[in-house]
Amino acid sequence: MASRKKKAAAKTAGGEFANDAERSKADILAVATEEFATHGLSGARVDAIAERTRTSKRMIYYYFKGKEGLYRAVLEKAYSEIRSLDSHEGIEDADPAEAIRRIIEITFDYDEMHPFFVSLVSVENVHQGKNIARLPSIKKRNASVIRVLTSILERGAKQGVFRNDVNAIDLHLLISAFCIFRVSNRFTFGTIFDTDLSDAAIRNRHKKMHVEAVLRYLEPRRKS
Amino acid sequence: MASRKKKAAAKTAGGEFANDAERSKADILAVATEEFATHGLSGARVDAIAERTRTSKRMIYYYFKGKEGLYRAVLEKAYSEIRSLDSHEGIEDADPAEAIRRIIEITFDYDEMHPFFVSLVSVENVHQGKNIARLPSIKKRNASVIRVLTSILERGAKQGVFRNDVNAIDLHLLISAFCIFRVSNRFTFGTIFDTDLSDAAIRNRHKKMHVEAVLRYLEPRRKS
Amino acid sequence: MASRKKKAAAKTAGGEFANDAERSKADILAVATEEFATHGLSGARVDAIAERTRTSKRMIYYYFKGKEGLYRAVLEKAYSEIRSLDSHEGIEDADPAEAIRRIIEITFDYDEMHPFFVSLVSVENVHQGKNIARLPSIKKRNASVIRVLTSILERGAKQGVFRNDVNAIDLHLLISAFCIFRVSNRFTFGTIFDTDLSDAAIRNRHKKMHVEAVLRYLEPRRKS
Amino acid sequence: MASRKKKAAAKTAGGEFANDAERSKADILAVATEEFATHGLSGARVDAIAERTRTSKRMIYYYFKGKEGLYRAVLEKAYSEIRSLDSHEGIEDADPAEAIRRIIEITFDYDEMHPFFVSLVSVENVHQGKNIARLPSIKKRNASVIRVLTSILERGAKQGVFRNDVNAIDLHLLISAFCIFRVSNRFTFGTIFDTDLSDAAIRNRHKKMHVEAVLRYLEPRRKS
DNA sequence: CATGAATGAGGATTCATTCAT
DNA sequence: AATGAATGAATCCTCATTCAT
Repeated sequence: MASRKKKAAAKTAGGEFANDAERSKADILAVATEEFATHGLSGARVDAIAERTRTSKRMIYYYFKGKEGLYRAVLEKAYSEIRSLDSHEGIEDADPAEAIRRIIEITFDYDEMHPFFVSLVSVENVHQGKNIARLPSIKKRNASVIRVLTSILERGAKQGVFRNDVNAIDLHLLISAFCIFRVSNRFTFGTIFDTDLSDAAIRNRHKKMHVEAVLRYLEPRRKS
Repeated sequence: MASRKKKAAAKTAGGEFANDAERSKADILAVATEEFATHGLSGARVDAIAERTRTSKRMIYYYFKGKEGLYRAVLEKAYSEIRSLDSHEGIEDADPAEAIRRIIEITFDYDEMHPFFVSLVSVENVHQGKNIARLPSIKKRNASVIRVLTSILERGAKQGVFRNDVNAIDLHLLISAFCIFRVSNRFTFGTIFDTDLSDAAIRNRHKKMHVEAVLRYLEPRRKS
Repeated sequence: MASRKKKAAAKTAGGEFANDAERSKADILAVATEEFATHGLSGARVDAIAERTRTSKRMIYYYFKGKEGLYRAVLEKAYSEIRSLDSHEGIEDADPAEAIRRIIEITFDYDEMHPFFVSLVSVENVHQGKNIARLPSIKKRNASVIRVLTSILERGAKQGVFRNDVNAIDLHLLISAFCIFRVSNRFTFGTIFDTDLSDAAIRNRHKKMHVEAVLRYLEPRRKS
Repeated sequence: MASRKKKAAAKTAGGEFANDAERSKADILAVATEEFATHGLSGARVDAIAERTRTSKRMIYYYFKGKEGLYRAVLEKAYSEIRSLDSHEGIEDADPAEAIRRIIEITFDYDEMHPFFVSLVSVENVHQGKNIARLPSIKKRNASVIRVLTSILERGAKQGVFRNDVNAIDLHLLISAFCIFRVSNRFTFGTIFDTDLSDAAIRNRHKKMHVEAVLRYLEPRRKS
């Protein structure tokens, strides 16, 4: 009668944890995300992660095989949590320019609010993207952005409000680069130029600048 | 003539090394740059660096005190090697739009050709810019970009070819973000979107896109 | 009854070790005591200690954090093993002079039989007692000697067999100094004066001399 | 004409340095004495000694062959500086008890004022006196104390003021032990018993106690 | 006599991982 | 599914000493 407590606490209802195992895994992943994001892959310490977890170090090995496995799981989870644009209904139906504006703002805000995710992407790039290459699930997920952008670009071009020589992937790059860079490089940029990129006024000014630059870029080519 | 002080004689006119101390230091720094760029701060191995060097591991400690000291020296050197825009004479005198175009292209090409520098900046950001904060020399060096941009922006506004509400630091961010991101995140971006950002055709297309986006952004605000 | 907590079960009644952890720690401490006593703090080699142990070098760090931690543990254990005078029952009840004689002899014999402890104290003093200052447990333990001496001195004074102007701490110093010095400085003294302080005859002669000096010192002041 | 300065500064007059070499050696020895006394033999750093010296590290090797050679030189110098009792004229002629009192006080004061010497002796004993054994000069020097004590003891016994069963070396031990211990163990003793042995009042009380204990010990044996 | 650069050998410490229970 | 003890293999770092000039 005493050894029933844990199991009894399992939940299945609202998308919560189906059982304790899932809860433990999620706990470990949350801590590990922060650890890898702030110390890098080699800099993260398995001991440090275990200590801040409700479970033990042994569990990390049990669930994730090892440090690398944990890192990959963290990476996968981070990418999987990006709210797909699909979920922002109505974007595709909106006026093309407005749709692009909303996509930029969603991207900008998401990166701003998920610095650990942004850091993790930096970490993975320092390691030449070797781990992400082993996670096929990630590719699929990102296909949707391209699909949405392609459709908007086509509609805009047809309506004559967008130029017709823009590639969706290039556009995504143009959008992402600024949004991610502002977060990923906030420390060096902030230090060198004595500025605080997390300041709300600056953030809004930058968001507006970025939207304007992208939208102007998409305008049809003008004569002369 | 022949008995100059050692320090003064360390480098000959042509930038070559007259003595072994400077040569060894430079050798170590070159190898360490690559090591830190590709493995991160914790992932880099002092042994690995030493092995690829003409000198021994002991020398690394002799010259740089330790791994962190070496990392900071690498960081400092990487930043100090950025060819200052000052050296590209004529930029400030050129037509404002042309001047900006050239600055973007110089930046784009520089980052493209110095992936280790770009990686190093990522590494430093993963570590919250704590090391760069200890290198005051770096701040000064970057001030010149802002000075140049400010002067061009002012001239463009006066001539009526640029809008007059643009901040030089913001503009630098807009320019840098894309140039650096393309290099720093080439691995994850390339993997996810099945594209090779180092491909020459793609590179040129992106460069053109970026120049266009920035220049259009700088155009004076139009009615409606 | 059978399911006691581990820590509680660590030692059996007879002072033997029920589990390996305690056994390993004790093993390491024993070897380290000798190493620190004969080579000093800096001269002691962690490797050397590990080699003479049933466990590995890694375990030293596991249990004691590092060389300094081990040294402090050694110091603490060494001081904690001094057989408290409390355990020599009957001393306080004995005739004052006899009580003092017994205390001197116990001290003399203890130091004589624990040269590593004596050396350790020397080592700690060379390091300005910085480590012992961090071990509050040690102070308490030594308070009992002073308590016992105080009580004997008072009784002796009341009975008129001792002078009444002697401070217990001073007396303890007078007693200890000789006992410890004979052991701690046996090498230089032995070399310089061509004598072997460990020789039984000499030892007994010295013990007798010391007892006599102290007891005579304690005699009431005589006229003229 | 420029390289003459140093040599010109050599002195021969008042027992000072005959030349620069002697000056350098003395400089090194002074620094090394402190370093070895406060850090022990292994804990002392050749670099640290060199840094605090007017000369360079290379000179230490030039003059003393190495760290061990320097340590031995320090040891030898420390012992050689003990002002021989011979120099305190009149002691041997004085009343025996008074002579002993003066010898105790001279010893007590000397140790009190030379804590580095006392520390060095501790260091040497931690190392089993292996180095002092190689310095024959030291033995001779200390023979004089024994000679003086022997003569005083004999005179005292003949006069009937001293017992006649006391060995000079034993007496020297009895005297030295207290004087040296008070200094060598001042850190641990001070910490454990919350007392400051360098306090002037305490120092005088201890000196008086010690003199009294020794003199009473020397008194002729009394009947019953 | 004097100096800064150089270094082999060794020493302390840390890490991811596994084992016994 | 869970835990604390244990560990081999690196990894960073330091030291006394020597060499070239």
